[in-house]
Amino acid sequence: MTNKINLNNLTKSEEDYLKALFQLLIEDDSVKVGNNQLAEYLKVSPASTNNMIKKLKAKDYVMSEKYGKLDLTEEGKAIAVRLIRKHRLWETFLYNYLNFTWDEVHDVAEQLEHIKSQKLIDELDRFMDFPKNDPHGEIIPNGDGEYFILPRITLSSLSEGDVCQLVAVDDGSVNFLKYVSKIGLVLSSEIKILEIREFDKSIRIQFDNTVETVTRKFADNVFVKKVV
Amino acid sequence: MTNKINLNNLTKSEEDYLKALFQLLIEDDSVKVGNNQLAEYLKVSPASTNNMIKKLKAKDYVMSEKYGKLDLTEEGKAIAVRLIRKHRLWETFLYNYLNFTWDEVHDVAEQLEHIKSQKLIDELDRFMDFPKNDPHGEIIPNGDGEYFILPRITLSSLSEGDVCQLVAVDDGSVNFLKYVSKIGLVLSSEIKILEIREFDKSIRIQFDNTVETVTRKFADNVFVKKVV
DNA sequence: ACTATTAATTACGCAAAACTAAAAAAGTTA
DNA sequence: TAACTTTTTTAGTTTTGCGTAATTAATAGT
Repeated sequence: MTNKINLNNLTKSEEDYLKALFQLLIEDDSVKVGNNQLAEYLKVSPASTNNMIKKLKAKDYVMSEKYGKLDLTEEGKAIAVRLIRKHRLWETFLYNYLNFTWDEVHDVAEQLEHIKSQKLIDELDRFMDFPKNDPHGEIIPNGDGEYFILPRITLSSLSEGDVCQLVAVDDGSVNFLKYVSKIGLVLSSEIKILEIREFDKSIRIQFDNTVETVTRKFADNVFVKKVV
Repeated sequence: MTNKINLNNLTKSEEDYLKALFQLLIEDDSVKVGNNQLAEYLKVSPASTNNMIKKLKAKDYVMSEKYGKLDLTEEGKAIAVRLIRKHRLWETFLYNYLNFTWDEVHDVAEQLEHIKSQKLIDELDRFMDFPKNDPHGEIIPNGDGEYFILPRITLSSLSEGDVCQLVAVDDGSVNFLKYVSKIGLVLSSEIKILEIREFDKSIRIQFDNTVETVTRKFADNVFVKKVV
């Protein structure tokens, strides 16, 4: 039990890079992550990324061979997971206690996740009675740094007649989240696939007493579990 | 009503300087604040301070003539008061909801006060039902940026036989706060001055069922209102 | 296998915010 | 008033994180 993780002492920037790399790595296991993807994801130049990766390699949070693809060390992963935990706990707090809407929580949580205080996050977790999911349905990593990924099916992968329940939405776009709220979808909504139009892959769905037509792109960002 | 304050767009550093200058200016109206005092207060070099003051003057938050003393513009003051409001609201939250102790709240609030979100602070205020005082007894400025200063008397200014009630403590030192807690003093404690020892100005006080001897320096940091 | 393209890297420069050391102005005192 | 002290300011560096432009390595296409 030697590894007391090198708690903190990271700059905001270093944290951002580690978290981003983690997100890219888990997004699709099979696809390798290179300097350029990371740069594009963070909206900085490849040179900046290269620089930062060099630093993170020196600190043993990132592994990669010269001109090779990127990977995180165990410690790098642990830091990223702790950041995601903080982010999702703050989102939950903002949503459940401070009247923030689905689409407002992300930006503020992005700031709050960099606050350095172990006690703060432990107590926030306790205060909210150890929530399991954030407002978008994502699982909140526990204090031991365990990161669970549920195998996910998108609304777009279902067939006509299927019935499903909304378990999570991608939180990448504010406009998407606003749209989801606007039509009245919430977590746990039961959704029936009425029709899939071959022409443009748009989908007619029914939930509560509403019928809506959504695009394929929209349905790709909606995660569900099948009911029927 | 033209002045919609230039909300935010300040770096953490700029905010720190404005807040520090404000604190120094209100600490003692009569004493002028110079470059060196500000530098010492912030524990940076006079050159750094001079640099930053130059920048803040260009942005019209600070006024001063070359080789002259420092002052804040109305806008500079407004920003400082908003920071103090945020700081004290966060301290209150940490203390009342997250089991932080008196001496633990300051450092974390120091980070949290720089989070940029008007809604966050408004909602936090509402969530706590618009608290009037922070855990150290300090008045929390309201959303309109009004800053109230109560005329204060220190424990050290009283005479033998006086009875008073603790209204606030200086939150500048963690060790001091720990000490206050340790001997059992809390806000509203009723304190009786038993004896003032001329030799070293130390003071024997009684509160609850405790008798303690405290130094002059200690008593300077304890703010009270007289009861008898 | 040779060229074209893409990706990674290096070599600069810039801005913010800190520093040290030295110069200049202001204030104090004999 | 001259000399000394204190305070403010300037000058020159350092660190961190970003940028552009040019270079080098890896990958693909024919």
